[in-house]
Amino acid sequence: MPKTLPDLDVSGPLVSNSLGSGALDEPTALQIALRLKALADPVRVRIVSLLLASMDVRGVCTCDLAPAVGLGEATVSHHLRQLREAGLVVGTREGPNVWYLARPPALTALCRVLDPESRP
Amino acid sequence: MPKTLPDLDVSGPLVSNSLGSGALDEPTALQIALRLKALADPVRVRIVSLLLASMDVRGVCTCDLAPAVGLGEATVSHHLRQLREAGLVVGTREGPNVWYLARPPALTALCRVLDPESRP
DNA sequence: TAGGTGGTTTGACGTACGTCGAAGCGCCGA
DNA sequence: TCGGCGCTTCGACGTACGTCAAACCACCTA
Repeated sequence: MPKTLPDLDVSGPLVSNSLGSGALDEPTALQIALRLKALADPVRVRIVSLLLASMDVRGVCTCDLAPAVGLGEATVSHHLRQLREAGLVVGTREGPNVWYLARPPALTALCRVLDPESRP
Repeated sequence: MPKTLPDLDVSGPLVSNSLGSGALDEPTALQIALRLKALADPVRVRIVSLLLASMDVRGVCTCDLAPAVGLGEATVSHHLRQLREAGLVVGTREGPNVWYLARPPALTALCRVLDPESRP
């Protein structure tokens, strides 16, 4: 019932049973919801999609992402931060650039929890 | 770049490739994001979890859900509306009560799109 | 027809969020 | 040491969101 969600570190691996295997307690639901929230924006969905689809193993930098989604670099940097803090993306500085890569295991873990068909 | 998201009907089945199979176009990303947003709240995660875990085939009514999540009926009704509009839940009126059921296929479809390991 | 119970809608309040421009920082090459 | 480029942070703006109380509606029973 906190209308202001506690700010928690959700960058680590998500540990939870599937949604279907018994009612979730509040903290666990929060863990899941915070990660979903990080992805619940069309721009961020596109960014992750772009990162996953990128052929470049280094990753993609902000300055390439910005025009790809049609937004300013400041805004894209903001979105990347959300994704990073949810563990869905990693950025590594190399010289003047920061290369971003998606973290498929984080996505997969989230799905494992969401999918009622997944049996642990 | 509309800061105000268009309100779209996302109650139908989600049709999209996996996030990993090529960069998503804007409308598709919006479709995905809207459904994620419907679930990106700790209370709604718990509600879906409760519905999935419920043994009762009829479903669960608002008046039972409200105390279970520690909120008023009005608020729970609001959350159920979001979930219903995203196709994640269905409610059927039976006499004075409305029985809510989760829709596992909707969750599974969302996962199929999210999971980079899922191959279409 | 009147009353009651379960649900939803409405209106209001405070907070969070997405966006931008501008300012600030990190790292490089003259 | 100085520009300059890439990226992030800051401040501000408008909008959306979660919550509640109160009003309203649907259905049942008497």
